[in-house]
Amino acid sequence: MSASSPVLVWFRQDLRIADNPALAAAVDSERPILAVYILDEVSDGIRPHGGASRWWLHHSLESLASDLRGRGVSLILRRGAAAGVLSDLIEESDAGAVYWNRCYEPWAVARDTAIKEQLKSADVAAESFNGSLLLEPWQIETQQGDPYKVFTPFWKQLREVYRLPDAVEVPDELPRAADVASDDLTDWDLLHTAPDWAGGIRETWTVGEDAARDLLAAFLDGPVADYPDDRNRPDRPGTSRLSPYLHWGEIGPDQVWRAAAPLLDKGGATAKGAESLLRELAWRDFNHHLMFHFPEIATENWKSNFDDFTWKDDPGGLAVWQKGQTGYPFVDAGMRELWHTGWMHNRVRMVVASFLIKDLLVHWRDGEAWFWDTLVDADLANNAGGWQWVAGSGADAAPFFRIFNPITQGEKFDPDGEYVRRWVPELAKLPSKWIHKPWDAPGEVLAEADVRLGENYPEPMVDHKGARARALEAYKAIKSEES
DNA sequence: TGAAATGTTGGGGCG
DNA sequence: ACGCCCCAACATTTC
Repeated sequence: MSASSPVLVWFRQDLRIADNPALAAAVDSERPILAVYILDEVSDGIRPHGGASRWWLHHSLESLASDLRGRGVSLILRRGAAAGVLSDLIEESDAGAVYWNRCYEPWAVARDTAIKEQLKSADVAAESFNGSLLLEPWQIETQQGDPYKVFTPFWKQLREVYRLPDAVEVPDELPRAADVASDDLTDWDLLHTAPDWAGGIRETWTVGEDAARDLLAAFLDGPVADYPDDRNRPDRPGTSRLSPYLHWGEIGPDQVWRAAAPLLDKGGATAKGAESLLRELAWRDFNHHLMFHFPEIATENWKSNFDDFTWKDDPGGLAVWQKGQTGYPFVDAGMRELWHTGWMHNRVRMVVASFLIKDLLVHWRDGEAWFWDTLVDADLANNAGGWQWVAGSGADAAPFFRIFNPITQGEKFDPDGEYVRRWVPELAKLPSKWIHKPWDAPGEVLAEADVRLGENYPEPMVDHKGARARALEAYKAIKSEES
């Protein structure tokens, strides 16, 4: 290739300019830069984005394109199988190199490996980088040389091995390559299928790397000190809410670590909070570590004895759960928060997942699919990891018999019922004492609060006590074949 | 990163 | 003063 042939920077789940290793390497190469995003919904094994993800992606691409434009570079949009699109782009632009940051979905690994081969045999330099994880999945292993299957030793080892890289600076002006044709973002129709697209999600989120940085700074400036407790409180703004930004790479985990690490030396609550945040960040790495080494974890029970579990085929029950009409206020609040905002507090994710799997005996895969469609932070490794954790079928998972009680979880983590009142307004006037179990409230209390069970708020769709017993009974059948 | 059932202990009422 | 029972509070076991 000639010295002036451009470098193609292939953006994927790294939709940021700051601290982006692939982009930084392109800058270092001193060649003109061609930035591209490919909407690939057709490569082998790929799972298309859900509705909420498409909404986020649309705005994230707008934001990235605008940031790049400010530095003199256009973001080229193309659609189709990545391998073919890349060869077209190389042909059209005479690019001599393609740089990208790695993804870890099984289909992405397979596709990108093949693409790397293809590029090399066409004499195009192909380089991939780590822009999404603290450590690559192959960078640490147990003393036996195996992948980690338990979080705590993984976390310990990560802290031993991880060295925070220096931040990479990106110049205000990037060397621009001659433009090639780009799709029009609006033609991709990404906004059409998003849940509640007209309102809630838009009001809840500001997409883009500037917003991510602001959110992180604001979180570390105060709330982090209360994080160890408040991260369990859906009624409080106690979490970082960084999950969608991390998934799309609008912020990278190194950037979070870089900002939080200085707090570790401060001692007291702030240090404890920062420690807790970084531990959660490491769960993200752990889930990707698992998915890289056991790609089937995204769709199959990691513990194979769960293959014989007698799940119920219950589309009606699933739909009631999806709509947040189970009659359990804490569960319904979570499901409605999800539908309205594209996000759900993690404590509540565990409770609603436990309810679907154990109270309704519906396969975790159905819940995973709903989250995939409705979460703006939908991430294959984290989503499947979370669901398998709750189901008890995953690596280092909660045991099956750990069944959440939706009433006591609500009383513990939403003691004043504020979270329920926000998302289940038909119960807003109930006193806190009854808000997590309206069916136990005296008739006059319900009347006073305008709650008519079975009319304007459902009766519980199952009796939790009985459902719990039923789940434990169903588990007995596969317990003996525990692997 | 549970919850429920079962077991233990110790104070107080009471004959 | 003693034994007995009750039951809350806490601990342990089980699912």
